[in-house]
Amino acid sequence: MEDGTSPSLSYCGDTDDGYDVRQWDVREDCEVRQILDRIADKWSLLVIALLDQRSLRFTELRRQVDGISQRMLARTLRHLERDGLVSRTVHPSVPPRVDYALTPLGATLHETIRALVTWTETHQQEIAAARAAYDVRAAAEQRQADEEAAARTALARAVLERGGPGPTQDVAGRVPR
Amino acid sequence: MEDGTSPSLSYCGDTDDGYDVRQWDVREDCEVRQILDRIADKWSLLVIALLDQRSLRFTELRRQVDGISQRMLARTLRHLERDGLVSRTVHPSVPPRVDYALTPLGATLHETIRALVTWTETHQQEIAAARAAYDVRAAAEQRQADEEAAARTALARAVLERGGPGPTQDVAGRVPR
DNA sequence: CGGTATCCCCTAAGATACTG
DNA sequence: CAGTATCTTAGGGGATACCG
Repeated sequence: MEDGTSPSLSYCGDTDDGYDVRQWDVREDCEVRQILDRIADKWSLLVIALLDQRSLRFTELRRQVDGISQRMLARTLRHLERDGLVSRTVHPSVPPRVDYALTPLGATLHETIRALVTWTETHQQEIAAARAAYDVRAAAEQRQADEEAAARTALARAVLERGGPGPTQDVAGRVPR
Repeated sequence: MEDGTSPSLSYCGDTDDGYDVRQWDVREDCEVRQILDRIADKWSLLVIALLDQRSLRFTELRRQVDGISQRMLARTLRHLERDGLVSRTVHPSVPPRVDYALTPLGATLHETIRALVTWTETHQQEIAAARAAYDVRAAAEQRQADEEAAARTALARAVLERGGPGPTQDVAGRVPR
């Protein structure tokens, strides 16, 4: 076993019905964080989405996920299996055949995840716009900072070379605040 | 800018209405993956949850998140701001004061995330049970494997010491297939 | 075919120190 | 107070090799 959740921490108790961030914060050590880590890792989501269509063999998954290493596929499947999201069926034949399928639990999770995907699709334009705007602002601020730095440098040089400060005006021609 | 999404890849085009995993797989390079990485990273979720209650200053967040480093909080907030999920307001006072708040977009995301949290809360018992069952099975298989290994070792030693194989029966007393 | 074991690299994130 | 800059380390993940 490579990791595996110390049993003493696995249950934190659900205190009440309300939605309290402090509780949430505490629960982070609990389950929410773990499930989130599971579905958010590089491959799990893809595997779940694939298996929601039909059950697949190891090699089929390997081919369809494209880019995943044997090691990571095995790890991902072990994790999903341990959490009860995916079932593993070994057919005792030659060559060996192992089928992976989404459990009912896994299916409900996938359902929930789809809400998130839908949200993303709905708002991707807004996000793209926000990013573009941010990047423009950031670039502008960067230019600004560069100019001021250049001005300071130039002023410092002037002071050193001429043994004293020049007129109260920086290189960019603006008056300092 | 430390990283930041090469512009040429940011839009993949939404081809049709159907839900196709292959498309999804492709879209991974697009937006879904990025948003998922954003909301799934170690701190973003907590910050969003906190800000959904009320706007907070940098240090307030730092205190409430508990465990986050100054560096990571700053990074997390920059990311969320860039994606248009959180707004940053600088009050030009001494000492400086900066307020962070959830944007309307961020609020809708938080709404969606809550579905996931609810799912987790609803199914955490099932997950815990699945893990326990898995661990029991794994432990049993491990014991089994260890026993067989010990048996093989013992048999090998017996062969070496006595110059030939013993009776057709292994140490565990079972007949080989 | 369906894995596990091993090595190794690279980056994300923590600690620390400094700045406007 | 609200950050950025720099250094360092743990572990996620790829490549490879081998087992049942």
